[in-house]
Amino acid sequence: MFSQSEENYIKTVYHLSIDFDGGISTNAIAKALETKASSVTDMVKKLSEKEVVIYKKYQGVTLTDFGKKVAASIIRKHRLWEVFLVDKLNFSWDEVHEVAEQLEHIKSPKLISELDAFLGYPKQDPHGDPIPDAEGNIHQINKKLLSLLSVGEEGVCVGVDDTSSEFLKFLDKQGIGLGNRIKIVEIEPFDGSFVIEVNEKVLTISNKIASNLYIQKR
Amino acid sequence: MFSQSEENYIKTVYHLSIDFDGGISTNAIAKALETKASSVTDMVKKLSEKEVVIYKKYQGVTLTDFGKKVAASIIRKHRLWEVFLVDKLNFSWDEVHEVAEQLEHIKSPKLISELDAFLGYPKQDPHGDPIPDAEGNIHQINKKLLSLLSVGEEGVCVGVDDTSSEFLKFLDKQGIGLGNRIKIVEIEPFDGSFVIEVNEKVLTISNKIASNLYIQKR
DNA sequence: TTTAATTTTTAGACAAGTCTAAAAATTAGT
DNA sequence: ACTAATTTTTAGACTTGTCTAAAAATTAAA
Ligand SMILES: [Mn+2]
Ligand SMILES: [Mn+2]
Ligand SMILES: [Mn+2]
Ligand SMILES: [Mn+2]
Repeated sequence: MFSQSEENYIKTVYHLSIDFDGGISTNAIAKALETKASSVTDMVKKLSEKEVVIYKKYQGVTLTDFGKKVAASIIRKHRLWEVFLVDKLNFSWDEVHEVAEQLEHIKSPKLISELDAFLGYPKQDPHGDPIPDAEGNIHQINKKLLSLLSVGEEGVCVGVDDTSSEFLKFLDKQGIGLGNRIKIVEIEPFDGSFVIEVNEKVLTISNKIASNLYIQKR
Repeated sequence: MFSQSEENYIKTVYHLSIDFDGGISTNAIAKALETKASSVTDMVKKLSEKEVVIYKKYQGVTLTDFGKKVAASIIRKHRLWEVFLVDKLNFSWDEVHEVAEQLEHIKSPKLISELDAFLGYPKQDPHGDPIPDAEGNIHQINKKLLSLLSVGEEGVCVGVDDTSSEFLKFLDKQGIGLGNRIKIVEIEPFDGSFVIEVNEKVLTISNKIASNLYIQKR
């Protein structure tokens, strides 16, 4: 149906569309895929032929409903494989992404439905991101960036925004992980850093760290 | 290191080398890969540059020691994935091959060593074929084609030569599977067909079937 | 051993995906 | 509103892997 390269473009447009509404620029796609804008223009024309995106010159691209379904199915595979790697093959959450980038392109409906069942129909991947269902529906859980909470508020860490290996390893080092209960002890007005309590310990994290942690209250 | 296409050529040369010694012809490779001999010539030149095969014009190709190691590692992945699909994901032995053809190209040493451990270090794949170890050594078990046995001989079915879906489904239908004890009751001289006893039942199979079943004696 | 058939290689073309450099369009600055 | 900076597209080229058609080499047949 779609080549590996086409799938990567579709997925990227989907991800970029989440925190920006309106057409996604060829430049933005190029930066995300570490390629050149001219290559993106070519590909985007092809995807528009295939009715995956809507594209008008100089206007950026948006996914069609069909395109969104395709994107969801690729992301579903990516996240199911990430769960497999962590739950069954002893990968840590900072090691799974690049392997999942390869595995997400394997074509076999049976493989994915059986994998889903084998994993016990997980709802989130190792980074707390929702796993689309077989129809492409994505159920976002209710969560807030830690950086938006006030002193005294508390909740459970349910996700990360940045999923880079560096950030995840940093969290491991600090002893912060999904499922941990976190309470805001103090917010430093000068640099916006947070003093939090997690796992019986009190520690200070920069505002940048706080803006990459998702908390679910109550 | 090697592209998907290069890996497919390497694997094919390896497989063709098993039942033929001497250089493998470009035509033979072309037929196996369902491509054209001219394409094979091009690829074989490239692989020879990369020291994977030895190639002299009109002489066919043979794998170097390095090439054999590469082939073994691809086959190792293919067969481990086949075990995974059957043992963990409810695939039947006739469904695994095409998915394994895709999975064998995933690049991640950790993935394969962990998968191997997760599966309990299997020695054979679902078709009875040996799984190369991490160093590329292949331990062939002692087996004989059923068609080479005589009346009265018996043993355990440990493998199949043809792994096509049609043949495997046929065996399922007849109730013949790996691990079954099979005894030669009679051999029909006219057409070489075999009357065998398997699972308390007596049945007749053609010589062609008998030449695709591997038996381990005692 | 000469000719005929077959196999293998070469030459040239094509599709997919990418790149660089230049042109065109848009956006920003004054 | 005009010019300058930036973004986006086009044009042309390159790589990988493939194909067809023709030439060359090998093998088989007479
Ligand atoms: Mn990921
Ligand atoms: Mn993830
Ligand atoms: Mn197979
Ligand atoms: Mn097999």
